[in-house]
Amino acid sequence: MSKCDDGLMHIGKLAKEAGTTTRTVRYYEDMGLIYPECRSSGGFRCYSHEQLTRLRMILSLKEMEFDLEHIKVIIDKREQNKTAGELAHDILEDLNERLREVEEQIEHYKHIRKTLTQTIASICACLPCDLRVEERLCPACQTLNQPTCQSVPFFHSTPTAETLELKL
Amino acid sequence: MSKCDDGLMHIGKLAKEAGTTTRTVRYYEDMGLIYPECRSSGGFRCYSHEQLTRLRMILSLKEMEFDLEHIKVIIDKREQNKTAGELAHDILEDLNERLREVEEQIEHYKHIRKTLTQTIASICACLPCDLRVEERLCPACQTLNQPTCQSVPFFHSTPTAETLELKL
DNA sequence: GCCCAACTTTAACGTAACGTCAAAGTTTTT
DNA sequence: AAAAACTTTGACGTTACGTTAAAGTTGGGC
Repeated sequence: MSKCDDGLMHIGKLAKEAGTTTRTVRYYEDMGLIYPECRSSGGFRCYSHEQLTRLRMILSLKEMEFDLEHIKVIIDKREQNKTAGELAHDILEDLNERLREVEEQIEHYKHIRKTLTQTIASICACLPCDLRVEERLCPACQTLNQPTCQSVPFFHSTPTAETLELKL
Repeated sequence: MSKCDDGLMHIGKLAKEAGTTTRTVRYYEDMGLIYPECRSSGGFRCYSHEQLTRLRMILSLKEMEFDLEHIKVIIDKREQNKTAGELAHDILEDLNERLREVEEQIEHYKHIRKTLTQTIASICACLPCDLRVEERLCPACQTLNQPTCQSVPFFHSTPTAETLELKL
């Protein structure tokens, strides 16, 4: 008969129910995000269903990729004795800000994708080239002024106009 | 008259020319990515223009968000005494793999964006609610079975079907 | 009551790519 | 020669845990 019979559970069950690990739960405790309802006589953490819900909230916010410090701020807002409407207003600010950040991320990766596809196209033009890389210069490319070998930073040491363009 | 008169430069200038910091250059040296041509009598690192180009290559790859270990592998391929065509073939594999990863990132953030907009819409419905959050249950929402207060994990402790849906 | 498997405890190191001091030495400028 | 500016190595801090490790606790069967 341990303390955990009256609806309480140990950390392993809590973690499994929430779909995470015991390490994560303990780390969140260190960060001040969640605490056990009590400890067993032997020192085991005991959690109620309320803690489970709280943990699920935290994990929901983590899926939106808020950092833990921000998550702490957000869930602490629930304790601020406000009406649901006021609370909703507060939290909407956080969510809208995060939405903007996520949209920036999408644009960021689209930019990288563009750079990558351009680079890939450039390098494809080098596939039929038989020159040794040590020779450092690819006369054909130079003469034709085409986006071939020397446009690719991995082949030649001297930066060209095209090389620099890749960084824009 | 220091050693760096014959076209060599110290770490500060190298970093500035490449648009990065001295700390980064030293870190890259620790990681085996770049080494100075020589040291001054007093121990200062001296770099040639070739090193600058190499650093720029590294930074180009970093803009595509390759990790440093992968960058090391890629730039080391240049020393492998191959033809430009063979080298191009090798590097295209890395770039295409990275392209796939970046596209996954884009989808990942689009998914988060969707979750966020859904959550925002839910919470907006709570704006006119005057109930105190402590009361934990919002009878109106429950009765109407609408995606209002109790669908939002930040308001009520009991997870509902809608709450769980947010995680899908 | 005893034993064993399964679980939990705290502690501590490792991760990636640098930022940020700190204290001491070097180079360059005045 | 002094001062300003730069560089050196070293080491701790960052984020969100994963991964041992050594020792203690619980729960169930006998």
